[in-house]
Amino acid sequence: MPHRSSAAGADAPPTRVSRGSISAEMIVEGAFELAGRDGVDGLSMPKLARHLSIGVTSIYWYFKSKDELLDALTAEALIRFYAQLPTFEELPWDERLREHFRAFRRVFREDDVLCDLILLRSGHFEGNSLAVWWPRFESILVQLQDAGFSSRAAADAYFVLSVYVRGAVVVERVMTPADHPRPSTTYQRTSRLDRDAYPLTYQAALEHSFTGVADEEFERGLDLTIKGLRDSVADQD
Amino acid sequence: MPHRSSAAGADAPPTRVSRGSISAEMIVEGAFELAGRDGVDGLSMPKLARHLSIGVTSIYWYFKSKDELLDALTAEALIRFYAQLPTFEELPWDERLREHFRAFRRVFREDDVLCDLILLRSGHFEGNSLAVWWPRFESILVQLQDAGFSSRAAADAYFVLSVYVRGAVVVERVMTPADHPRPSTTYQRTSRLDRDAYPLTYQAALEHSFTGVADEEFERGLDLTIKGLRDSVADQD
DNA sequence: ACCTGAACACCGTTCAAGT
DNA sequence: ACCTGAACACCGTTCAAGT
Repeated sequence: MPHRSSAAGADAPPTRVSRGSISAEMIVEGAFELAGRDGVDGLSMPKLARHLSIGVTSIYWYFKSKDELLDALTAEALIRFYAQLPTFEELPWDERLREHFRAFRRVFREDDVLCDLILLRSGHFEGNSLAVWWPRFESILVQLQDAGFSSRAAADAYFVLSVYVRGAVVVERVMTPADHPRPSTTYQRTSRLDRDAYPLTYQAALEHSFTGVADEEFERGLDLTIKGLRDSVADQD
Repeated sequence: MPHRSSAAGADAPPTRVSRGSISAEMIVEGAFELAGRDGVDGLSMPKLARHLSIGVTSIYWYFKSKDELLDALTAEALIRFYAQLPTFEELPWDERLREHFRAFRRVFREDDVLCDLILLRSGHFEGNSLAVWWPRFESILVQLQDAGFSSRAAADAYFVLSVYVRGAVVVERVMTPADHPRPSTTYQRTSRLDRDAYPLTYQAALEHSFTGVADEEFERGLDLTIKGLRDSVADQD
């Protein structure tokens, strides 16, 4: 039976955190720690409060809702993402795009929290979050236009690759849940596949991952798209 | 004050649904109705039970968990998806791929429930779910190999486009939440963008959607990739 | 076999305080 | 101003029944 707060006696004064000892940054940091352990989906307000040894409701003084906290996490995730992404400024435009988007994929594959926050969470990016992206984008646009791309073609080039890579990352993330290892190979998928009715599909199942986003397939897709860009700029001359 | 179950008197005999009147199909159908109204995220077991006028726990006789129910919904979603997707068998391979993936995107854009279940939900597809996809895939592979693609190049061709289109759909779905209309145009994004520091980015913001997945951008990305495929098969001859 | 309510541990959020 | 527990409406799931 729980004792009432009005009960007499001074047993176990509930430890109360001192006045200025909580901050938005501290909550965000704790949330990243927790999300790293339990996943973004496993993040809850009570668990976060326990992790930080503060009252659950204290969080609500700094963030009006869980959604607003996740907005702050996403903004921070973008910063951490671009901090891990080299610039490749010394490379020619085609190699630079390849390395840029290779690294883009690698960072997201290595950090599910960044992936879930930036690529999978619904909702616009808040305010200035994308500002960390602008210098990268600008620098690549400059180089592409120097290489002969029109203003529109340069942005198009960036976006085709960006959408392709985001697709590859998301498909892999969604198709390979936590309990499975990374492979995403054919597994026993072929077992139920009717070999006689679908011989080419059967053959493809032996050679491919069936998702199109294993390393070699990703590389070939990247190659094909960049080659297309190379040809398109050559045509224009 | 709630009355105890042991209270005397036969007031309001709790209507109990008759013996064989529930089925897995009926639950799945009700779940689609509810998800259509409240979104996949808004689907809950109590709400579903209320919608079907049955007890919450009755659902658990047909599906061991909510996750298992969602697996069944996803399998059904794949069937409904391919039922809406024309085959385009009469077209030459390049036009067929374009129309196939245009329709692919259109169907997902028109039905958020299918999009959320098939493209965004984590976890492998269960058992034979992908069987509805095999004949489409097989038929396209046949045509591509007839057109001169190798076994691997044919599957690669399908997968690059597939990953690109899934990327485009997911990015749009994730960037444009329910309360916003469809546009995904520049909005006031440019307002905070420093025009002097990032002139090309500023220019791109005026011309592009900033996500790379608006209609015209998607079409140009599709064109570029298909042109790359056309060239790659021409090179091989 | 099929269907059910009560109960449990959890969640996000609000409120009315305490300091 | 900052921090808090109690309380509320909700959720997924289990259990011990009823028919």
